[in-house]
Amino acid sequence: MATEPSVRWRRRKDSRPGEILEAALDCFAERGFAATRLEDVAARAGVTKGTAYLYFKNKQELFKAVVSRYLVPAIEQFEAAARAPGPVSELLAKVAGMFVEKVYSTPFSALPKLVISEASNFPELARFYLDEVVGRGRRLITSLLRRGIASGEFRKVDVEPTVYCMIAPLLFSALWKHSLGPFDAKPLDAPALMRCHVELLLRGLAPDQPVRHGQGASGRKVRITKRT
Amino acid sequence: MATEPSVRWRRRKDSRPGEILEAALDCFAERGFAATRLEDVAARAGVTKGTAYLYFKNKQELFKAVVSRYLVPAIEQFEAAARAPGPVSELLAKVAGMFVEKVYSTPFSALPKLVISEASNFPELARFYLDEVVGRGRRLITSLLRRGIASGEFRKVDVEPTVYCMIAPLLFSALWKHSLGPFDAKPLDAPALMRCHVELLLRGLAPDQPVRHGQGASGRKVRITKRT
Amino acid sequence: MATEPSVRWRRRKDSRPGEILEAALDCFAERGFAATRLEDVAARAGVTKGTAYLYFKNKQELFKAVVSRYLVPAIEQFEAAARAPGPVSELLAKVAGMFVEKVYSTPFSALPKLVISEASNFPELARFYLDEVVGRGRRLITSLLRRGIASGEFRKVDVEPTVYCMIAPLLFSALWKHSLGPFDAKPLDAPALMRCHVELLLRGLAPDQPVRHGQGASGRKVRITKRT
Amino acid sequence: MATEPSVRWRRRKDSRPGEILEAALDCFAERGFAATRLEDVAARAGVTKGTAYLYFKNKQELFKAVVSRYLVPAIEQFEAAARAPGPVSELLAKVAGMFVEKVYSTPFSALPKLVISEASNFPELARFYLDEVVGRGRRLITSLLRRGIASGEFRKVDVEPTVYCMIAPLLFSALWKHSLGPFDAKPLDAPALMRCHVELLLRGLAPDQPVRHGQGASGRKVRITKRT
DNA sequence: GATGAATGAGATTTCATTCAT
DNA sequence: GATGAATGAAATCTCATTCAT
Repeated sequence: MATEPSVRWRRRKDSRPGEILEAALDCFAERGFAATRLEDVAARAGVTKGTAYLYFKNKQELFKAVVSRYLVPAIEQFEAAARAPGPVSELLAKVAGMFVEKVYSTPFSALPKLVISEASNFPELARFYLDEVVGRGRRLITSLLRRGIASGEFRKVDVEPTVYCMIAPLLFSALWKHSLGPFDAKPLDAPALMRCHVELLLRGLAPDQPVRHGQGASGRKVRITKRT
Repeated sequence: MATEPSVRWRRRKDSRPGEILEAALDCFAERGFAATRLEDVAARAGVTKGTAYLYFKNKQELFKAVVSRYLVPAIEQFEAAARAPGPVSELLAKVAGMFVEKVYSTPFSALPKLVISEASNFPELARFYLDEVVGRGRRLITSLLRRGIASGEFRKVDVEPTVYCMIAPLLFSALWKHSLGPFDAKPLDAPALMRCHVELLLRGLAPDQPVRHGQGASGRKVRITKRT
Repeated sequence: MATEPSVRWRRRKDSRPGEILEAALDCFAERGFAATRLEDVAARAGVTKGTAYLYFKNKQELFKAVVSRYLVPAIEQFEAAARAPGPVSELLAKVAGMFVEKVYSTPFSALPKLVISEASNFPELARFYLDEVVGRGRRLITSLLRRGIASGEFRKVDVEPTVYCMIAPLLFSALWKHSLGPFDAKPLDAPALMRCHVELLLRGLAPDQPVRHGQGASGRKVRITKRT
Repeated sequence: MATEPSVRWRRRKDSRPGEILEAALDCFAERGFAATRLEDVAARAGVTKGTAYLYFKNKQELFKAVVSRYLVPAIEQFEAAARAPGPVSELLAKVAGMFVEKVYSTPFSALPKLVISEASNFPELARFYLDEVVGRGRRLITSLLRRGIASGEFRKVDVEPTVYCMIAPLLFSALWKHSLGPFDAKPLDAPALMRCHVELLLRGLAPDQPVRHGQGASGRKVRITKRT
């Protein structure tokens, strides 16, 4: 009878939380947590304010839901990719490429800015992000780096700071996109940035003495190799 | 003498704006623009709400004053340092060291986070920062890089993305300090990060095939290798 | 039936703006624009501060809404009345009577004081009032006066200043009611004032030489005297 | 020596209160009581905020001082003028002329608007004005009217409302000047208004039937006279 | 007397959150 | 489940008033 929810309506209902999360991601990304009005989120999701409260206890919970909803799947993809066998140098290029494709080019790219902006206001969120994203991301890169060192692809470096050097340009691209990038005359070419970064990195990590007679602190070794 | 207008008062008046700016920098850094209450800033500066309004028209103006007050002098120091003669590779190390000392270790390190967080809410600020800081910073690094390439210290690289790769770890350190850093178990060792970054960079930028007898900083030696 | 959206609520929503406008008219009339607190208006309308903002963007808009809401209908009534046929002298008496009944005796009588008080602070409002009320009112009286002159009821007078003389006592009564009247020992007898005014006016406007057979509505007594 | 107040300075000091009052009159007239900032008054008087407080306890007292300072002398002039002998009709014209010259054309013309606007917020002021200005003004006009009736210049009219009819156009001119007048396309011609008003009034007050055998309530004397 | 820096009460305005329907 | 009218806490900002100099 009349009260029986139609199929279409049911599907709607099931997808509501996702629609709201998506709208919230966009809004938070554009204006930050505080400057985002719940009414805007609701409007963008095509519902009314009250409806958002049916699915999320309050604005903070919505914010946390946005972050956790989108980050974990993303990081998992990278973990899977990094588990692939083969030379680490190729994996690095692949991870950087994935980053452009799966993060930089998507709405998820807003998350780093969001988390950085609001970490001190949301300690709980900061800790969540630290554990679930940063921690896992660091472990991922760390293990790649170690693998490369162990295999002789890389020289022996101070792992911890190197990891940050490896991540920084990726992070930079995502932050730039959601802050000053839109105001800059020349758009950032993220793929070029990644290629450049990987190139610098591989050269920077290359073992000192790939040839027998090589010496000196800095790498001045013969390289026949060439990269594309 | 008699007409001298009350030293203590005048001093206060003269120093008030600076005191308020300093307090504001701290508050904005901690909580972001929106979450900072003017009353908090005032209290931290040791005055009352109303007093802040004697010196700054409103919260936005105060925010912009904070950013412009502290950024321009900072960037100027770097420009001066980069003008020094000598091998670029040494200058890079010096600049990175200066960054730790003059930015990372001071309250100014909060500015990048602030600007990134609020750029989309303050287009005017974004443009100011883009012109006065990013633009100048980019030019600075670009010229160093070109100098190094010209002198043969560095190989020929794609300048633009390389510049971002050079800046990213510095930016990262400042952002980390004011976002997740405080929540992380192990504190970031910024000097180590800088050393590692410079090392990676110099190796990454080193010309291919540095023939044996060439040495010295500049090195304009034969290069067999080639890059695409 | 079921879908009928809660009569009580909808009724409230529909009637809210009117209730708030009414309360605002009273408050503004009593204390003027600046001295009226939005909270007072809301309280008098039986709602809270926030609710007023659901219906009116801000205090100024509320003020303008009050003025425009009440004035236009009032002036229209007068225009309709003035269109009636017959001797102008009778119409004048009728208009004066209407003024007492429809303006002086109602809350609308506060509007002239309000507009006069705030005109210089609200140029937009001043212009609106000038166009929609004063202009139409002037035209209305002007046309009556011209009709009377054309028909021979009135002598030829300088129309423009005469119009102001005709309006002034009406305005006076409304202003008095909302300013000094309440403090005066003897209350103003508005109907008597109107009668007196109309009488003076008709006599003052009577043609100089009302020839014996003259008829016309007004003074029908012989007058030898004459004035320049 | 240096601390000895110079003559010029002493004169300054003596005239300060008057300068402040004058500035206050202008400011209050322009913006009303609430919207006038004490700082504006002080600035216009060429002093600083604090100085105003040396002469006036607070803003309300300043306001009251403005009103009382300027009104009493004004009304006294009119009283003196009305004491002159001769036909009342001529006195009326004279009083109207004086009004244009001594009130309408001066800053004092702002006072009626001010008092009307703020009467309900300043009961004390309202009472003062009622006693010192309105009461005396009414008595003045009343006595003129009575004199005219007694002398046979005027017919017997209902004195009280007639008095208001006599005052209304004068008041109107002053209010108009400080409210809508500045926004109106065509400026008000106050002298013409006064002439028109007096003319209407004298005709309106003229005794009926100045024929010899006068009868009825009204004027009972022959009038061949005519007025200029 | 004069100054003007400082204060803080109070008003406007916004918006997260609730809840009757 | 969904709505959106209503609330009221909290933030921004103004300005009359004070008072050390």
